[in-house]
Amino acid sequence: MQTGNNTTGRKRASFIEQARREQVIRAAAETVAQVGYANASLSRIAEQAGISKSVISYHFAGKDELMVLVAQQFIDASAEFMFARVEAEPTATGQVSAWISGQVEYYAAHRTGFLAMISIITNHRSADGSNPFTGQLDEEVDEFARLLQRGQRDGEFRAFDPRSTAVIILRSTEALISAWVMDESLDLTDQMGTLLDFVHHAIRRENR
Amino acid sequence: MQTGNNTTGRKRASFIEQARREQVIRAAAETVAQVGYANASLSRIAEQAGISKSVISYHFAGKDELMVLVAQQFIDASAEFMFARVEAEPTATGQVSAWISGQVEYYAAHRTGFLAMISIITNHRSADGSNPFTGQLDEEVDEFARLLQRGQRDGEFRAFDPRSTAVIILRSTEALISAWVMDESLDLTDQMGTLLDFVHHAIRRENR
Amino acid sequence: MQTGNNTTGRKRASFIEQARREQVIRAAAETVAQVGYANASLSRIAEQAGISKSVISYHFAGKDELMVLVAQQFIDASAEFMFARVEAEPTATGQVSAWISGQVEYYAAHRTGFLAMISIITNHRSADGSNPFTGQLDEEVDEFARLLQRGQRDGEFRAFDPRSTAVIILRSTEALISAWVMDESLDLTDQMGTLLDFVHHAIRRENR
Amino acid sequence: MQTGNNTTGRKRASFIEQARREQVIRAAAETVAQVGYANASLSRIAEQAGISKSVISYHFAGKDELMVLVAQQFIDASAEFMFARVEAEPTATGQVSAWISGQVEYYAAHRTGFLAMISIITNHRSADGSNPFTGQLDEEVDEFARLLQRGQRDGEFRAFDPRSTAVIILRSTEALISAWVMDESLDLTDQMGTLLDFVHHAIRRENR
DNA sequence: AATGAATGAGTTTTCATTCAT
DNA sequence: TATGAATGAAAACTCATTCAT
Repeated sequence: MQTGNNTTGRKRASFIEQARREQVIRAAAETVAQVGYANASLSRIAEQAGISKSVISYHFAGKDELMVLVAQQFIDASAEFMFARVEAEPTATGQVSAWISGQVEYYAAHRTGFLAMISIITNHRSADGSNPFTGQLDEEVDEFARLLQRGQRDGEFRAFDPRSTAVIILRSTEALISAWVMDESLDLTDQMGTLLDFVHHAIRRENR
Repeated sequence: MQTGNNTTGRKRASFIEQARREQVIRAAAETVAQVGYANASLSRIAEQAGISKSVISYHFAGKDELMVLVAQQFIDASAEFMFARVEAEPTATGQVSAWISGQVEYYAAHRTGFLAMISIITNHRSADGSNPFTGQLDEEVDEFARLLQRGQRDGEFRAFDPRSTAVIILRSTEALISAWVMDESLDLTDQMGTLLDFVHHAIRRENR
Repeated sequence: MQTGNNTTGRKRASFIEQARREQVIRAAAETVAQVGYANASLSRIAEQAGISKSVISYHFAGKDELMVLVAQQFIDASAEFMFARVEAEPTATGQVSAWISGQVEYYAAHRTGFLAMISIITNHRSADGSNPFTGQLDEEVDEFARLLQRGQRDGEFRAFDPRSTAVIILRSTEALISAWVMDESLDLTDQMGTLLDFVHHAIRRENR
Repeated sequence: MQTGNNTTGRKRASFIEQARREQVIRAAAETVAQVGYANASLSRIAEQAGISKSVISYHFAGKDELMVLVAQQFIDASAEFMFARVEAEPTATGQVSAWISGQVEYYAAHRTGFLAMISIITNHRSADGSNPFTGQLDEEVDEFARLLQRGQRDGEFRAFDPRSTAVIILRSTEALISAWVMDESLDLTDQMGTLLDFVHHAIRRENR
């Protein structure tokens, strides 16, 4: 794979090439989930995938590209899943529930990817020392804040600061999954019920 | 001082010894906060402290001990600060507010330590691959859950699952600080007001 | 075409085969001229040629053969050009001028090839660690020394050691081109005039 | 060696530190002289010095610094030796001879260093792809050109372009040593005599 | 005739730790 | 008590080459 192994604008990636890339991405996610970002070396990832170290270098520009890809693919897939649910709901109240439950269900169904994504998002730095995901996370918060605002405008939600509330709700959702992920004996359905209940009590108009 | 430089059970640690250890711990916290757990090498920490690398190895059993100590000291100090506030409150409602605001205020006043603590807690693994902080975090949640239960028993809070609610509230608090820490232009007092408002709306008895 | 792709003794090398080989040789020369012998990897050469890396391995026994060929082709071509000029001159004096000016003009007209040749000649080692070009360079010097001797015999040149003088003149010529190649703002015609003048003053009989 | 291992501005380099650096520099020169710039890896240099690879990284910022140092030290030492001789001569004619013979003698007495220096100067590239020695080489040529000009002004030398003549003479000197270095059976004193004779015939005033 | 894929050997560099002083 | 020096292990990455297709 000499040319064009950049993420965007790939044309004519062979089937085998695509399969290998996905195999490596999967192995990388598993490794990061297992041993943490700091200990996820290319050696370990290669071992996890059952391939030689240099195969990774062959298919990816570098560790950087690989890590970003692992996180990005998961973020994109989970967003797609979640937005489909959100759009199906007519009211802001319903959309908030759909957002949270969509997120939770997708995360729960993809434990490894979720763990890897969290680890990468919080630890990865670009060559210049900056975090390449901050922009996206901000956008996610903005989007959710807009949803809350809509609910306020429509009289479904009470008055509160939409942006900091968005931060609170979204991080709470992640926190709940993190708790479950560490201790799978917890009943996730119950947990999510509690969260939805909690959130709706917090934001709905008082005199409903 | 080659042996027995463990944290607990130290007797007769000389003044100079203690001073050096604290200097190193401070430098380690600053380094982790700046470059992240994965990039915080002993070299960088020594450079930050303006001392030689081997000083660290001399005063600490290893990098492991140092990292754990950085996080532990911060956790202990913030807990002490916060519990003092909580104990001063008579009602569960007041204690919840005190817990949250105590946490927020301490974190906000110790930005570097907070960043380092979060980074270490989420990334550090013992030699056996386990996370040495899970136990403590669980205890913290349990303690807060007991507080919530007390509030339910006393009729201040409505019915909900105390433990998952505790997770939600505690992680929300951390999330709020994380957001502020990344963007110090936010008005922290406002943010905290929103959080307290949010939480109390979520847990208080309906017909108060 | 896995076997027998050595330079000499090829029979029935297809047209397409020959074209590919020359394309690769050109790309190799360009790469060496640009980034230097030490940094001229097959990857870079393939990239320069716009072909896949393995094409090179297919058409050449190895990097070794390719590098030798790049230099050899240039040496042969420049020698051919130069000797044609030399043979046209009747006197030793004229032949010395023709040799130098022929060399200079050919080098100047083939900047890339010249740079690559110099880089390869001075850096390339065979598998046994020896330099495969020393013999040829010696022969070149010998040939030029014979020309100088002829001039001495014919009374055109004064007495001096022909071989060391040959070394001096030939390397001076290369040095002049090297200087021009690094700084193309220099007036090459002027420079060459200086060199010819210099050489002839140095070797002609005193009482001419 | 944590801090201050930059080339310039070193203060208080310990004796052992300085000794190690010189040992490594010597080993690096030997290695480059033996196997050529392109094959002189840190592994080979360490092997040559009989030390572990990481000792080099400990004492030098990187391969780059080491290579530059090897060449620079040799250039500085040879220049010092040569200039002392040149300054002792009253006439331009004498200074030209002193320059050439000084150079030749120093190079001949330090064969390894000379070979390494030539190899590094012609091959080494800085991180940005530029050659860090071109400036110095230019200055050397300028300095020699000024000497030639002085000789012209004083009526010792005939008219010619000083700068291109300087290039010719200086590179001829190097070429002569290169030839001797490859074949030590040559009589260097004879060779040098030829060169001096050659040069003086080329530049002196006609009607002396 | 061509090449995508793979790989082991090798590159430079950083790491945490040990040890003599 | 402190540290300069040393080092083996491991890091990310590049290399020339092989091979199945």
